Amino acid sequence: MELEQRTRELREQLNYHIYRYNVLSDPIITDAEYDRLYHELRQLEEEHPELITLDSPTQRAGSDLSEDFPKIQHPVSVLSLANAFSVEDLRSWEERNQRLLPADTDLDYVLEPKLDGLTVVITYENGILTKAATRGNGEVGDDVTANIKTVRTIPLRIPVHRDKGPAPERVSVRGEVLFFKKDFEALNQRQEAEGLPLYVNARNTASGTLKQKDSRITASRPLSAFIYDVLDSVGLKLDTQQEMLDFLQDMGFHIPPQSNYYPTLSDIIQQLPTRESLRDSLDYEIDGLVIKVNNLHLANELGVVGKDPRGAIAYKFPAQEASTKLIGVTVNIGRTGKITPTAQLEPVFISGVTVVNASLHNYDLIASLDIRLGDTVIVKRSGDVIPYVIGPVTGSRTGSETPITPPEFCPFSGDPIIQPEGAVDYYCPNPRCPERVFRKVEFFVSRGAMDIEGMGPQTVKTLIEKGIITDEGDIFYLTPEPLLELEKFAQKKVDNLLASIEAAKHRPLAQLITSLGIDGVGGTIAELLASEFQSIDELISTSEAVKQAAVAFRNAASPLIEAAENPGANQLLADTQRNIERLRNPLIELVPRYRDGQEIGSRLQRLLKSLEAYGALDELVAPLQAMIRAAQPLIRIEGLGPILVHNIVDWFADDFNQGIIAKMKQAGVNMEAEARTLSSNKLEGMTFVLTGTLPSMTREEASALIENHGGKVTGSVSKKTSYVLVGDSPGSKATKAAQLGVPTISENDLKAMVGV
DNA sequence: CACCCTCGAGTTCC
DNA sequence: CTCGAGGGTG
Repeated sequence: MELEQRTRELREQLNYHIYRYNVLSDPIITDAEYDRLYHELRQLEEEHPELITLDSPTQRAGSDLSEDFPKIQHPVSVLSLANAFSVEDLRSWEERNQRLLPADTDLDYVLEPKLDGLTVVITYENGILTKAATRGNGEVGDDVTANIKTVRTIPLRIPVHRDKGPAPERVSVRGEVLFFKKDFEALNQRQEAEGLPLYVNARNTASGTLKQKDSRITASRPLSAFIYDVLDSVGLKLDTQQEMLDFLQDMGFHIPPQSNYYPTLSDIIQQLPTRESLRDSLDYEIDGLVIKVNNLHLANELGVVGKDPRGAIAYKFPAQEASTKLIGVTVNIGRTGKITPTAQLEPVFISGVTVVNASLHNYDLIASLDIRLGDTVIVKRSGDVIPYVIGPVTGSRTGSETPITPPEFCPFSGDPIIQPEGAVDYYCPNPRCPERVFRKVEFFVSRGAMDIEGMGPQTVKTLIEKGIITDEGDIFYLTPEPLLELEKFAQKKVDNLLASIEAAKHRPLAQLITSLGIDGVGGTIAELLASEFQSIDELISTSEAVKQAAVAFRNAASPLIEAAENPGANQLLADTQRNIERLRNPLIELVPRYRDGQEIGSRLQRLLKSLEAYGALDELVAPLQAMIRAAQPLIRIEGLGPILVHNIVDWFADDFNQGIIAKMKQAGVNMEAEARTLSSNKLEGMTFVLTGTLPSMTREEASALIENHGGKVTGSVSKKTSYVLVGDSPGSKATKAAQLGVPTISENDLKAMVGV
């Protein structure tokens, strides 16, 4: 029958996984999945005791023994815990306990985090750490004394503070060895720096670390430990769980944070949601909570079922990690052309949802984790909801897995994929790539951009596919007729959409700039541009001028470039080869050196010097200066560096983009900066520079205040600067102000000037 | 040149 | 939310 079949399956699976875990140290499923299988078997067996067989994993305690270590006999059995997966499970646990105890016995509890680490038993004799062992099979464990002694949070002698003593004659404590999240990350950074494979799972790594033969390796890794239980002792009397924790803390052990007393189970149940929501903010991994009967005598009276004491139970959180198969990798192209690989997974249920897709971030990461197509991979879904692949389970490889490489050609436009010099990511270089165009329009209408409601990705896709629009400019020419033809578009929906488009014509200039999707220009940079330029037209004319000046400069430099490329180029030219490269894209290389007035930066000086040696200086200086002058409106903006200036100029000087702008302008889309209503013009004609942290306002607020009164805020001090507003721990600008004799003022001075 | 900070871009599921 | 890149500063 079916049930019998299922229990057999579960038994076989579990036994195999136990073998993988304990003998091979190479588990192919996560602990959480193991727990699920185990729980299912346990439940079936409880309902149908006739199905229990001798080889059932429920009939023995798990074991982490390996052959390579001497063994230590535990003073008493190291028990595990029964699991609860719901509030009902907890309630029935308490009911059963109440039945076993004399009527009207009051039960109170201690709630502790269930740490996701490795159980160890440590024995102290007369206060000195003498033995440490892994849990093993619960009776006998591996002797890891030398390794445990390297864990800094475990005292070698107790009590740590002498006035808390004396230590009992003998005490064996139980605790959990683990990596703090930040330590585990640091360890992985070290691995990466050394070109070694990354560790996927903190718990398995902690286990491997503790079982190192060479304790120097253990010492080099930042393990930590929490101690939460006194297993056995001579010369110590404890009545409650709480006293036990207090005792451990007094002795100088780190006890699990947030281990608290609650008078009733209901109090604990109330805590569960809070505790679960805090899970991701903790510095260490926990996979649930442990609830213990506080009264140790009662707990003892309750006894043990199988290997689980009745006096405590583990409340397990839904799994955040699961393993599944990587069945494919799809290529995603963003509006900038950036390619991101996405994992296609066999559906897997993690913390409440079924996951089929997960980001793989980039191909570098895939390579460093050595993820291959067909691999069993571990997928994690943290509190932030977004699932990602944390690594492959190399133990379950069959050999048929294939490496994952970036595509050679864009799957949407067929263009060869490029990887810019030194970049991690790959790109489709074609701005007219259909996927990129779609993504661009999708971005254009999205919230934060032009915010056109009723135009989701699917609608955008359909409109483009039907040829109703070809770029974002066409949106403003939409008419009801073709829309009504579309599926699921009735009069009402069309009306709403058109109204929303109409509203989008009146967005502030900054929002329009953001929507254009210029590489590197988001909301913040768009604000900067909008406050410096009165309109899109000004941006275009500046960009055109810069572009022309840059072309003129390159033309002037081209004889030099050609000469340098000539195989017969002389030595002098070869020396200036690198500088010649800079001539190709003068904007990126030279422009930012000019922000502080007319001074020539050192890099430029070097270039000019080498050009002078070649006798080419004269004809280059004028075009260079012309270019700098043309670009001034952009480069004087603090926050814009060479790359952004380049991106902005390129975008606005582009014919195609200008076409889109023209289309939108024609349709009545706002292209002007909103007339700012000034509070006063007390600061008219003055230029301010801010430096340091102001006592009561942010830099933005101060800037706004200045601009509201007709003043200007710039990024750098020059002779033209009227005042330098100096806050706390000012930078070099204060010094510069002193050098140039520019007066400095405080926030209060400013407030006085505008009369606030 | 190395470091720190901020901004932008991309991402999943319901 | 996370990562990478750009910009600024010491």
